[in-house]
Amino acid sequence: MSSTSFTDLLASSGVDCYEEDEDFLCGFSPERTGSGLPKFKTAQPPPLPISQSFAFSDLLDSPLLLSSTHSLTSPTTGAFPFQGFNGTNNHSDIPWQLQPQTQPSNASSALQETYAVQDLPKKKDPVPREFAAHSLGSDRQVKVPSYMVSKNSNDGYGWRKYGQKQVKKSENPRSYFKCTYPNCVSKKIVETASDGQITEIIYKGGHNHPKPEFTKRPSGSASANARRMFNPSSVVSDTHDQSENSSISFDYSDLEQKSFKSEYGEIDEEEEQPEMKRLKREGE
DNA sequence: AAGCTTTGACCTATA
DNA sequence: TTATAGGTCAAAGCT
Repeated sequence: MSSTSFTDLLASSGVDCYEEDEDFLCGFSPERTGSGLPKFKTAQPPPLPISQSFAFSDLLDSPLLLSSTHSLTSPTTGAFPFQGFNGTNNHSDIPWQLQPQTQPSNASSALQETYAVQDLPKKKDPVPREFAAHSLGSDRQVKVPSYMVSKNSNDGYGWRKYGQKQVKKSENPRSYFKCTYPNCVSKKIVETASDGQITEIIYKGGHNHPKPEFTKRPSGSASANARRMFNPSSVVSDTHDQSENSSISFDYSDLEQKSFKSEYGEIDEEEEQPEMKRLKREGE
């Protein structure tokens, strides 16, 4: 099967938003449909056995994630936003790794890829099936690796949980979050395993506003929010499964990209498993 | 007091 | 048309 690193995907797809936080659109201008939604075509990414990893801390500072081959450096500044936890690009410091397996043939039109994530610290894969190859349909849903999503609200955006449900397709309950920003319709669905690990994160819609300067929810609630979060384990980005098997179509909208970026940015280095569990317990 | 989480019920889409 | 699953609403309680 084919999978691509999440970052790689973003990078290759022209999502270079990691460079500028305010640029939530990431300059990504996929062709849009009449509804204003970007549409991506399906392509057939060739297998690309590349492993890459990035640091959470970097994610914090960087609106986007790292990228692999072509996006290690900012296209505009040439600076690499991602560095190791200690300012070095040491892969060993990273708790997880992305294993890109596919490569977009066309960065602008073909975003189709899936990313496989390996949770180094964890031996088990909470997100096996999702992890596999997913195709992003045209519904602008994006599945993000859990490790890329740290706290619910620490991604810089404010999220309010509006529901939780146990779905059949997955043994883990899903939590539904809405962006608290006025008029923002961005939502995210977080699937959490019984052990507190986030097994899957799905972003729906994009933020129609710049990422707040982190002052979104300084209140106790916010902290409570932060307390309960998660642990990077695996992530998947994808939406709807297209009818194709080998080709995955990643339907990102600029909004999604923005979301990605922000979400990734929310990752904290302190979000380790144990930590997360502890926090979660506290939250409970 | 404000904002957030929880949770069961309700609504809608799909098979 | 009906059953089931997924998603959302909204009241109550909590921080």
